[in-house]
Amino acid sequence: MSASSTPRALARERTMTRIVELGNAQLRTVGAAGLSVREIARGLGMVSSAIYRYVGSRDELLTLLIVDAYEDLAAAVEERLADVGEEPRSRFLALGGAMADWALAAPERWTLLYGTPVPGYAAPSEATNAPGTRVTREVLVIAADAAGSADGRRQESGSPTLAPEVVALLDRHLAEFDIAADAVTAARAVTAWSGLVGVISAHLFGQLGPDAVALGEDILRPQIEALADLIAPR
Amino acid sequence: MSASSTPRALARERTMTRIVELGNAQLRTVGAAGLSVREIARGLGMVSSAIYRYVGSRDELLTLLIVDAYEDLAAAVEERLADVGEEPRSRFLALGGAMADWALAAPERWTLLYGTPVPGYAAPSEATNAPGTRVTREVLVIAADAAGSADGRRQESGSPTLAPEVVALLDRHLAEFDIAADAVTAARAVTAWSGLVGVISAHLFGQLGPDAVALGEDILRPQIEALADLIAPR
DNA sequence: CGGCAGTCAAGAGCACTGCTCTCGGAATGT
DNA sequence: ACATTCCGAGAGCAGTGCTCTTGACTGCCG
Repeated sequence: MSASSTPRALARERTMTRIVELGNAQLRTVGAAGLSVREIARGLGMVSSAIYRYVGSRDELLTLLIVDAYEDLAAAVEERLADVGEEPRSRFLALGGAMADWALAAPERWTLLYGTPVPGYAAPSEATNAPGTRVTREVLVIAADAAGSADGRRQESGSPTLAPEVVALLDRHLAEFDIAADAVTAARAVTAWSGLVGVISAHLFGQLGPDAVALGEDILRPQIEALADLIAPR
Repeated sequence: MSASSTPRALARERTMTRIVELGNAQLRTVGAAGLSVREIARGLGMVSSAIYRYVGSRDELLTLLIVDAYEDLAAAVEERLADVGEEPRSRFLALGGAMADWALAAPERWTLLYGTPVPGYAAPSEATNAPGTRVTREVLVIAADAAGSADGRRQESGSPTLAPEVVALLDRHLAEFDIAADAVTAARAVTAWSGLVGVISAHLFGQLGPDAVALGEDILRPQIEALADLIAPR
């Protein structure tokens, strides 16, 4: 990528990763809205204005951390998926489990990705789209596999009627991801993915009550299994 | 509630509701993290310090707005449910539709409830629990109804095994809500509810891509139907 | 009716934020 | 060796949440 690597560029690279580290640490302690570029400058031992040589703005720092988190999450999921067989259902369970584990280990980073978008800030899609869709793509692949290997029983069981624009949108994304599947399958995959995010977020944000949080993933696993029924019934 | 209603208390009440109005307006324009008590003071035509006679702190303002939003949402859902019959599936669809409509109409308020918890702030559960669980309760009731009226086909189809502590927790909540249902049904209800929140949030936060947002509720409806399959298959 | 307590708004001020501008010194490429 | 580019420091602006003090106004009780 950056091949030149003059000492200056190297030093820059180092402080950039240092900034991401400090940012993640800050995320852990004060959360996204509490992010302070001044505080990061202090952590680097420089004065507040100097940090702007590196990040430019608070939003830019946010983007940095978001991309970093997306990539970390996607890597965790893909690593887990590499260790599991081809059976669609178990792949979905593995994916869901990996997401849940990652989220529980780094709640604030999860929050950064799937929580409230920081107000007044829109992640530049050109930077975040690619890493952000890696997991979604996996879900679509799994759903397509499951639909392909299934006898027709699910199709009959009740496909909701999709509006034509929705079909068009889903088909467009399928083509973009280079996945062969019908729109109904894709729609269920999207639901399974959104549901996964919802279930994990609800747990993480404590919306199921404080005692549910204590149970940890015991309460998450059966929910992930239920969502798996949407695309890959046992 | 407040029966005395001396002119002084009345004036106070009025400015309190005025504060909530201004807060919601501010939510609409700048979002939760952009909430400024000074700005509200300006809206009231008073100086920044005077507002603290009424709200005490930024967190207190937040709590005020959260409770207000919870109650508004629950009212909207219950109103919609009053117009629909007893059939569980259609009740779930109505509930989901009402939530989606409410969320689309007031995205920032939805965000306040189901988005990232504002960092450094934990909603005092004694104030938010009651209004916050009204919708959840409805979902549990619907699921219990559906399970009661179903022939056993769903039970066989695949109940995930629940950890004993999870069963205990669910039973406790069922008792608290005064609902007769088994833990497996309750678990599916929780999944349906979390999934609902996830699907709506994903759409609202634009995590399905910008073009999906444009489609509005056309893309939400089939997903809500898919989630309905979890507790009340057609 | 008079005075006293409670209530409220105002003003000044503290510590913090993001961000900009300018200025010197140091490393870099020619 | 020179010019350019880069980087850190410092000062400063406008905004934030929040506190403390001061002065005015209200309602109640003797």
